[in-house]
Amino acid sequence: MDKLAIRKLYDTLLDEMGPQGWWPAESKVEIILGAILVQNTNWRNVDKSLSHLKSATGFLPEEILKLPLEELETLIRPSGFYRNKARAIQASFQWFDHHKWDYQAMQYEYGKQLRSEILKLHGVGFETADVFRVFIFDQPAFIADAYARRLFSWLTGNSYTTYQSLYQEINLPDDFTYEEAKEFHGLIDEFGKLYLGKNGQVKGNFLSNHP
DNA sequence: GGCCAGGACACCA
DNA sequence: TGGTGTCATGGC
Repeated sequence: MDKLAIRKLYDTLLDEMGPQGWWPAESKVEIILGAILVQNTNWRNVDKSLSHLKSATGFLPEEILKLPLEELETLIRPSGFYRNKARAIQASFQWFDHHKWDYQAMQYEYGKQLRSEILKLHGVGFETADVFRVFIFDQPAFIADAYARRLFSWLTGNSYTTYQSLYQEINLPDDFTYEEAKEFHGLIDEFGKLYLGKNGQVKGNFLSNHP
């Protein structure tokens, strides 16, 4: 899809569904945790883990960094893959802490290498890295998660089995702001939950409203 | 009871 | 480079 079509898709989703106000969190620290915990997991399970973390640490980075690995694993157990995710949380928090949580300075230091630096964190792959870019560093970027793959697979008829094949095809229009990139991700995921099944089938009545 | 949910990684050819 | 197995919990 070309950039004009991407813009049109964004406008259509926004018109139809209204602003989603993603990411569902009250702070960037909470977003970092949620982005890792939600990997291949239902958000309902993430909520339980976040709730545990909040009571244990108040989402204070120094408190989270203080947690022994085993205790961290116990707190996030409900969201699954807790060993991998505990390591990913520690790696990410150590990285941000090393940079004193100065997101601006980190962008200035790494520049165009920011994404590849994020990808060095153990347990942080393409999708979580792009969530960081959009929701932590306020950069306009496209996040090719499972719902995005389903949506574009449905729209184009291609089967986007991998992240890369979709990423090569999707480039946000140059005038896309980071606010719009956040909104786009929220719209795609909420749309996907409502209308797109795993095997490519379309649920609900969206199609009848939008032939 | 099987299937699924907003991935990442090690290992293999 | 691309395919496959593994990691794990909780809701439906």
